[in-house]
Amino acid sequence: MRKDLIDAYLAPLYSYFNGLIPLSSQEQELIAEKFRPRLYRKRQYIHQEGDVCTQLNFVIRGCLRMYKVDEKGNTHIIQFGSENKWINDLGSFHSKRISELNIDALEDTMVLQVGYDDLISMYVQAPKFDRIFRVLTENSYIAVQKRLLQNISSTAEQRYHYFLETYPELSYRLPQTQIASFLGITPEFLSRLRSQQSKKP
Amino acid sequence: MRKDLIDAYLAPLYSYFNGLIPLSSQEQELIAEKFRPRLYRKRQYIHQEGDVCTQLNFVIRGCLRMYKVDEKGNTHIIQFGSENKWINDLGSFHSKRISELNIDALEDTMVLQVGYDDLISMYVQAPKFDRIFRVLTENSYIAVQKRLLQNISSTAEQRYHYFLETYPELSYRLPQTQIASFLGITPEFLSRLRSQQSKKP
DNA sequence: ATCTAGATCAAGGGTATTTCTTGATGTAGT
DNA sequence: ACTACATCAAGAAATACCCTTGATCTAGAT
Repeated sequence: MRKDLIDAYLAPLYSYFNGLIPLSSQEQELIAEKFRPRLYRKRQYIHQEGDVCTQLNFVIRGCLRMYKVDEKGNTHIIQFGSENKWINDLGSFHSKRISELNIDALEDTMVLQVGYDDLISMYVQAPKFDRIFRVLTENSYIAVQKRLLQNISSTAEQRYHYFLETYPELSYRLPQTQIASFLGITPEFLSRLRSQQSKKP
Repeated sequence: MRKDLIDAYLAPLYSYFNGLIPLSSQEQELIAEKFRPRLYRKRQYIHQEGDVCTQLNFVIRGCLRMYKVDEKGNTHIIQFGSENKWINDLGSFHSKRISELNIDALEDTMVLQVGYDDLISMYVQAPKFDRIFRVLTENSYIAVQKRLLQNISSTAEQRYHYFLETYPELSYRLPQTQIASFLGITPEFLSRLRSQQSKKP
């Protein structure tokens, strides 16, 4: 891939990091060295259950989903990852254990990826990344906890409204099937929620 | 995957090899041990430029294409791989260098794959495979040379006719866009060739 | 100069695939 | 028995993909 193209893909990651903690130019270079852009096509797996998750993914454009398939074959979406979002199976990544989650692409999606060893060497070469990734993980943790809380304490309708407020953009961009799977309901039931919705606002 | 299913996938490869040089049952077992079936869905990458090609692909059913994307973003198809065909970036596979070619699926496609180390160990355990893969490579070489010759010496119309004769089955199975890209012309021009065609047979 | 082989751009139509909706019916918990 | 949801089936609607055609352009051969 051409160097200028790679730079174009890196720009969003630079500004993402700079938004957290300003980076020196050496640190930016380190990023350029360790992260690799990669295109995944709609439906393509980024990561499959049964494999160890060996890289972190930052989405440049497009949209991914992380999900688990249960014994009945139903898929439960844990998280979407669209522009400027991270989407990783941290459990598998850090424990180096086999993952039970899948990540695949809902649209053609460009991601930046770092492998485990490269990440470690970034920590060694520039400890600022320790702090950055600590913050990232904290944020992810908080988001997951919020979602947990919601799931155990709200009705499908409430969850749907929360989804609309939190991810307004995804709500018109993704198929309803995917949103239903994220909310933990059937597409049919979501369709009914929506039609009730439009009748009495 | 269930054992009987795997056997069903292996059968075409056995007969392919047997058609070249009869195999002993130990040799068949070796194949069963080293080759792995894998399903790719339409549009999925089997291999992407920028990666090292680490496995050889034998198509059981479906169709793949190997192509290069030029600086302008145009894709040039080098080869199709349908049932009982091999489709590999041998350059990258043997040199272990980064590949500039892509392989992706034009239809949902089942392939059998061997990794580099497994192939080597097949050569060691059963030297007959040296001969088999020598023959395979010779055949591929000859086919590529033929295609080269054609490309530098024929008009688009001649190439199209040759394509029709050589791959009659692909000609109605694949979209015209893909055939055009294989012939090195635009889909529009191919469309015109075809309509002239049907006017004066 | 102009003829040929082919490209590019824009628009229209067709068809297949995906997605959404609706009706009918079922079920577990309060 | 009422609420909040699931399941199954079947159409309808929306997209995406593919093909064709017309108009205009270009480079090389004659």
